[in-house]
Amino acid sequence: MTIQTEQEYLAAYRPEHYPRPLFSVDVAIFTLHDGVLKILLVQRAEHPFVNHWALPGGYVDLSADADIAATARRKLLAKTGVNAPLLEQVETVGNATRDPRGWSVTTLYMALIPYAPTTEFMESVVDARWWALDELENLALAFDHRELVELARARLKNKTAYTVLPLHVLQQPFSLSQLQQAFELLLGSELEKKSFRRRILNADLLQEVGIGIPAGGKGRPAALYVPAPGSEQHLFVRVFGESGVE
Amino acid sequence: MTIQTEQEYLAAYRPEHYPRPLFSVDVAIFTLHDGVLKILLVQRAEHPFVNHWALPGGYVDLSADADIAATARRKLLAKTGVNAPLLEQVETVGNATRDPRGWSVTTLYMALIPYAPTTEFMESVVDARWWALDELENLALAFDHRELVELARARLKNKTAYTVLPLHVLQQPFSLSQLQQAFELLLGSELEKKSFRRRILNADLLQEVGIGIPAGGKGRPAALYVPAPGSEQHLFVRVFGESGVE
DNA sequence: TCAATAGTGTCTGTCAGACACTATGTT
DNA sequence: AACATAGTGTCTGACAGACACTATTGA
Repeated sequence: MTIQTEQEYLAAYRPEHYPRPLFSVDVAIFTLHDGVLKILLVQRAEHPFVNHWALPGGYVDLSADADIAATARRKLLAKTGVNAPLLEQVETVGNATRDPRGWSVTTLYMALIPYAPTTEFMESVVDARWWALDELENLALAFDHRELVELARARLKNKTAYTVLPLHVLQQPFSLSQLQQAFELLLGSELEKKSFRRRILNADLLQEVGIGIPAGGKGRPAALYVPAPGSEQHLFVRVFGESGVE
Repeated sequence: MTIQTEQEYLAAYRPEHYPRPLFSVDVAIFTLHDGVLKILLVQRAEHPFVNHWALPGGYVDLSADADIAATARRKLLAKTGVNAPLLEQVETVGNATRDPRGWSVTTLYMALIPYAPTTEFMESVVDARWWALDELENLALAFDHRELVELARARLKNKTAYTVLPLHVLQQPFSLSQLQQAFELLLGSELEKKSFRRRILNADLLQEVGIGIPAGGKGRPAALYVPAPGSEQHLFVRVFGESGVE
């Protein structure tokens, strides 16, 4: 072969000549409901793993998706109707055995959404439903999705210890108690009330928007808050709970 | 089409029928030398971006690599001769524009190795060399590798604030001053001596193995250490330096 | 008045920052 | 002795944990 310019090389390039892995994007969508952490799974209609429950996900649409985050957003929108949630890349898993069709790579994203806005929409999506994480124990998930769920769950827990991730699972406005409950559920352990309030309030992350009793609540009305602009990327220099980040 | 079993489906499956992105693995290999942080780049021999400097990386060998970490390890071994270093997945970047050949995805790994053991080996690798990170400013890197380098650099910095990552760039045994210098170079800022020593020693991460003057050193001989078993995954509950983790 | 929830006062312990100090080697 | 580097003593401030306490609502 003679020396080529890059243009000549590209003109002659035939991607299909090179064997390469399957590539997909999967999304672990979490929410809080009835006091438990839930994840959205879809029931597969096709081989492989027909009828098994799986994370929403699929292949990149080469003509429609600008990047892999767009693929993840598209999958999320299709299943939940939610458009601009917290969406974050977790990890990429690729090996020869995870998909019976051959060498396969998936990039796992995790999304957090408040429960209610999606509920009505969800009714019509017959092949999708929320599962409490505990319910998954006896459920056979497709592919290696059980491990993917665990990866996302672990990330969620870790980041809850030093960020304000849990803000994203709440409907606004919310009380500090509701926020604390969200932290506790994502963290999987209880927090001391005073410490929690001190930490959040001192960090100047919230805007008070009034006082009220959140739907169905009892007792003294609480101050209600919305996140202050830019607060979502706040990082604490000290970690919540004893220790044990990833 | 009639209803199939999964076996029939798999037998009839032709992966090449589905358009999908290119997939590669790239590795940002860091070390410390002459008091600066360096990264290993290779000069491309082929299109696209011939002669440009790039991160070591390439395609998955579907028959030889068990998973994507194996691909990363293989690339690292080929360029440095180092076998079992710290190797950690950083992030996956995929979009329509990063590779002129089309939609392309790469999973970025980062590796840390001590300088010396690789030096002799490196002499013979004519297409690879260490670059101080500052030198990269005026260098045109292939693809989006400049951004990938920045991603890896940022991860390195963040994790240095709450782990003992810098252990992996030192030859053993090392003094606390050397360890502190490693932390400072990866962190990009200076640390207070007493705080540093207290933090490291109280965490019980090191085994003292004697006293000596590290090669070429002056002044009072220092206690020398090696990492205690399992110390590598230690996590501090409080972050180093003012704040500013990712 | 009681149950239920919101919110506070305050002590303690841990640990990073600052910085002045002492210790031990070489030339 | 002068230097260079290793290593310490000790005060301070930030902040999480613990826990008892007070406040405000509805039934």
